[in-house]
Amino acid sequence: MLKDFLYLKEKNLKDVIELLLKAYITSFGDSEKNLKRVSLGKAHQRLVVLIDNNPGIRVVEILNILKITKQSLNRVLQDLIKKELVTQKRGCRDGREKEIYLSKKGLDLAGRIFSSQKRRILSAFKKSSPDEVLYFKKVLKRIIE
Amino acid sequence: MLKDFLYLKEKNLKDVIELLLKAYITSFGDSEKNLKRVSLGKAHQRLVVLIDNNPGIRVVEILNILKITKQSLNRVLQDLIKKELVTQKRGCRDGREKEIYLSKKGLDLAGRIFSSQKRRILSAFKKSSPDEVLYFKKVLKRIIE
DNA sequence: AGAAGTTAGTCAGTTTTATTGACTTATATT
DNA sequence: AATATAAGTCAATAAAACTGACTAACTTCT
Repeated sequence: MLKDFLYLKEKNLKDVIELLLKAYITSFGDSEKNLKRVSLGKAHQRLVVLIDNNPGIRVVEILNILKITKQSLNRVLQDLIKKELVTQKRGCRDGREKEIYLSKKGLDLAGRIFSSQKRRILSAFKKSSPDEVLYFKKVLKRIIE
Repeated sequence: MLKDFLYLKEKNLKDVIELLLKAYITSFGDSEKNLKRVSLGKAHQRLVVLIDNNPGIRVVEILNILKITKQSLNRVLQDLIKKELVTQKRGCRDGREKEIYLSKKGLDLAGRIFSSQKRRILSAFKKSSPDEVLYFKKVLKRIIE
């Protein structure tokens, strides 16, 4: 049936582009007040998500994910280090690498920064079945690759 | 069963935050080259998505979605108008309003700008069942509200 | 051991994107 | 007539990202 393939149609793809944009803006916008309270911006927020979720992450990995330059990252990372939110450890496998972690203080801050964003997602999930959430994550991962 | 509620747990919520970030960055990053070719940036891209998908959209609506100021929007919108990618029409219901549309030229450009992004999403959908795509959109919409 | 490659960091200058605050114009509502 | 709303504008500033050039430490390849 042709109807079964409507979800592959142009209009549906465009809709999804708009949905991804809106989901990003609304969910990441939730943290604004909590960020300003500690003089941090959206660039810091994106970085904190990654370090929080991937303890020991390296600079190259961050650059590949955020698709920014080393210089841009360094400015933001130094802000976090100055505020003692982040610690670094020499890589054990490769001495050139530095493993980046959130400090105790950084973990606390992350909890506060992302509380409203997590509340928003939790509320959406509570309205959804476990299967819906599972499929949601599956497709999202396939979009990233 | 406790296991059934794992998807509401802290770790899962954090994962989703990271997935939303990655999905936004990777999918919207696809257009970079095509944007540079016409001297436009990411701010223009976000605006074009909205106008393309919501012909006749008004300024206030855009401001609420993109969560930027009137002044920021105006600079970007004027760029599109100067390049004759966008046309405006006086609102019929309310004379103060202006309805914003993509011109023929703007529609063409949108097609080119978003081709790789659509290809990425299409490829993800082809690996998914109609149900998976349906649930994906459902949950995404619930996150936005 | 030496050359080449990788990872991280830095300096300087520039561009893009978004902000604040003040103010105008046109139209609609009460 | 007074008030509110939608859009637009001027000026100054801040935030976020970029280009290009370069250093330092360490690893891998030959």
